[in-house]
Amino acid sequence: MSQVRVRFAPSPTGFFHIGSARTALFNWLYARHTGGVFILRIEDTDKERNSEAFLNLIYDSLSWLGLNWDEGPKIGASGGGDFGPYRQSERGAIYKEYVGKLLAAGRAYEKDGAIWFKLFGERYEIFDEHRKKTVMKVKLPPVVIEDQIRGRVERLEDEDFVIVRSDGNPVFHLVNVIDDIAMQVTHVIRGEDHLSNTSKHVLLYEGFGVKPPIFAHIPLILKQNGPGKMSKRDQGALIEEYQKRGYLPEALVNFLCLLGWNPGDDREKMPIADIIRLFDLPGVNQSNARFDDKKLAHVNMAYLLELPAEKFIAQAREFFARQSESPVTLAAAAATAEYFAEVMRLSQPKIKGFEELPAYTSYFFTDEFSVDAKVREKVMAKGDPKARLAELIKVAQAADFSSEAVLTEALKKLAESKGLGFGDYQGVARLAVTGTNVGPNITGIFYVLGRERVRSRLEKFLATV
RNA sequence: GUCCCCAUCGUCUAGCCCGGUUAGGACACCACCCUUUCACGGUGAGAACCGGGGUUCGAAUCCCCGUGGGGACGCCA
Repeated sequence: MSQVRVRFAPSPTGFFHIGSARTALFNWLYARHTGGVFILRIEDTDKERNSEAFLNLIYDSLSWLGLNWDEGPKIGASGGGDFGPYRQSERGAIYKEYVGKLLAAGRAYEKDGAIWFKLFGERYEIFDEHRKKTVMKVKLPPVVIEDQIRGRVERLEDEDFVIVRSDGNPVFHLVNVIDDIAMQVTHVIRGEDHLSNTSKHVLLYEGFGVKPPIFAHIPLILKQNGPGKMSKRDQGALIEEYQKRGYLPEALVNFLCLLGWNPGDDREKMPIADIIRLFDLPGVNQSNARFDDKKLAHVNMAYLLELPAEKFIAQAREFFARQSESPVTLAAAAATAEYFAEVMRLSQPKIKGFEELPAYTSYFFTDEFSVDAKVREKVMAKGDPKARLAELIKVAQAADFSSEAVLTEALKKLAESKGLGFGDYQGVARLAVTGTNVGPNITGIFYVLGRERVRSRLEKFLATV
């Protein structure tokens, strides 16, 4: 058995989006599953639309997702290989050589300054209603594609097609096939949108006298709302965005695996090693999948919950540092490591993603937090909040703030002494100290905030009622 | 318009290949429990085999036709 060689071949003509990421992921998984080679090849033959910024985005996004390539442009820990260069813009000589072979074999010819691939068969002219012109067709049996996911697919390819533009630049179909031959690619795993190109590619392989690789066309990701496939313009489409919003890459990868593939049992959240072990091409679905950000958020939370505290804190700190300046982010940046860690200790079990953090923790970092009017109305309408506040202030003055546990005891004792429950205090205390009705345990908040801030906030609030 | 692919809860899916299940799980939604708010967690509810024909004792499962969805029809990739 020869080694599996797969490639991911993006073109740097736009933002790196979630569909591309999943194609890369499935290629990478297959390489890792089989002990094969994962090649990154940059298809930058479109000089008009290429950009270096988009190219860097491809590198960044793949690296962030943990999809390291064995061969390809050398970036960081990935890259190298004996089949370079891995950017098509640097492979002109190779294409020329291959086109020469086609020309010499009579499989290509020049017309209108371009080079066309020649189909062998009986020729006839016909008027194409849709294109409103007469075209030259060739009588041929349909091309047969044995697809690992779709099964046997037949498609008729009956017109010569351009392989080198009149400006001398080779087109996608040509370079894609040449590179796959030259790089000895064994499996072509790509989106289903390429299925109808595949007949051209198979013909080109034949033209070069080479056996085509194994094809596997994976289903597309459809946009969450509205019709059609996910495109770069759609909400939630960009990998870069998830990175900025603080999603965990391993969560996004796990979620992406579940779009069109499953391990064969009910497991969903699973370590990448297990996914690598179980992933295989026949296990990939045939139908398109709709993107669901709620499920992604759920998976992200599951990963967040089991992230070691030190990592959570470190990543939260980075996340805050990346945010635009605001009273909260500035104060968070200025906070001591100990204080920041304490706030995160309370927050980690509660949030679905880092992006919730600034709003969720604002009152820890600034006294200028906003008070939710609706919550205020609700809390103030119940019982005797004024009296409760006065009692809380007394406790805040006298209580031992040295631990969360003793504070909990103190508040319980207070409630008991008045014949009330803990709940009669926590709501109003939370409102006064945080301005909201959501958050960590109230005594945890007291402890982290410290006596002075708790007392002053309680007093300040009491003065407004 | 032509060609190609696809079709199970709102969504992701198991089951299909090798016909016989109370059609299973997860997300979301709802209710209840836990509880110090909010989450988490637990329990439960509602929710699907696109339609029509075949084949068969029996069809989600096999076949055909519709319909619906998706993709491709560039000297873009």
